[in-house]
Amino acid sequence: MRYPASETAEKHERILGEAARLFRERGYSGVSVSEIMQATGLTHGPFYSHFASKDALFAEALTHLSERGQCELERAAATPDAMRAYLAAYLSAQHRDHPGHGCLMPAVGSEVGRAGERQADARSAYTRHVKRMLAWLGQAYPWPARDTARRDAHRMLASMIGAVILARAVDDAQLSDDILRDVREQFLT
Amino acid sequence: MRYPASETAEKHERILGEAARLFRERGYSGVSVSEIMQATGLTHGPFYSHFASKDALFAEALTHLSERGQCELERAAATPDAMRAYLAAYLSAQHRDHPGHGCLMPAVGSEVGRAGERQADARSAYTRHVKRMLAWLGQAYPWPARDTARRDAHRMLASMIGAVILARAVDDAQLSDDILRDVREQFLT
DNA sequence: TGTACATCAGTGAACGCGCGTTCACTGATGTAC
DNA sequence: TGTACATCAGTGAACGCGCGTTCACTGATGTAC
Repeated sequence: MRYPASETAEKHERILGEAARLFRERGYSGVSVSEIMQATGLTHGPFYSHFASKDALFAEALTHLSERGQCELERAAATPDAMRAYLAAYLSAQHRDHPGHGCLMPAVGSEVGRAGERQADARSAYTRHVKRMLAWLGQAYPWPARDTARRDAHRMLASMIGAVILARAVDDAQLSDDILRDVREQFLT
Repeated sequence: MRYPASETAEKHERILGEAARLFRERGYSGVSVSEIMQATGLTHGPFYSHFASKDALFAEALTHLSERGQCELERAAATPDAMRAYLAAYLSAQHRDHPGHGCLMPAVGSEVGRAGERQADARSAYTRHVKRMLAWLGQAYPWPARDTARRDAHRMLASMIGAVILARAVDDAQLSDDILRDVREQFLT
């Protein structure tokens, strides 16, 4: 049956939101279209009246996440204290333990790195997000020197992503905490 | 038919080697048992007379890689120059572009982080490798201060892994090169 | 040393399963008159 | 304003496919006598 046009856009948004969460929690190939649709309370059939393919959804979900995240960052004042709070949250046990509500870069970075031709849009959405984050870090972070901010942002982002991936991967809780703490203190002291 | 016992061990080794290469190239879930067996020149049937399951193979492949890699590292003299050469190679375009012959940590880190109960052995093999690398970096790298070597090794490893994952993920060749170069120069100047 | 036989890595077809995707159909909504 | 009908997001069964895994069978190898 036909449904109110107002609901259609809202459902589209809900699919995107659930997909973004699930992809970060379990990776692109770790989540099925059926699971995503089930999470939104629908059957899997109508997926293709919202998205062209699972690959297309991946790209849209990354774009969606990136844009929503960016808005939130810009809403928060970019004071030195706010920047340091962001970094501390990024390198926290909370972020490590809840990838579904965390940063997309460590969550799907490896998979995006292996993306084939059909996932070119996802890769480009990921790249746009990386550039956005680098620009934001470069501008807003209280770097010791302004003219090396770009270089320092590259180093900081690599550290952040590597630390979160390592902290999630090892099965030694002490080591995991130590890695997060040591990288956190590298930037916050 | 029955095959010479000498060949059996050699085939086991060959399966492990191909699995280790393919898992690093395409990730654990991106490679099928059939593909691995095909790469060793066998049909997929006899896989289960060599390994209990795909999960078990994953754990063995990580252990195999870790131990072989460690031997190679220890064979090379741990002089400051050799350490710097290792780091330069790790953060090179060559390493970025050939994950199948590169480090396992950035290649399968995210997947190991999502490993379930059935992949506990793989996670523990990954953790052993991380600890081995951290111990080696902490001891052998020419740190400015000896008493902060462990902390510095944590930071360096996070940077290395994050840089390689980022460099592989972005579709902008310039940005990819820049990230590798900036992280490389952080440690080599 | 020669013979009889148990072993077991290999073969290749088959298993059930879940995947991404398609499709005939439904029926309330929105539109044309 | 009321009626007739086209629209299309939803349903749910089905598609072909490749997955991890199993299994009956093969036959040269290694062993027992």
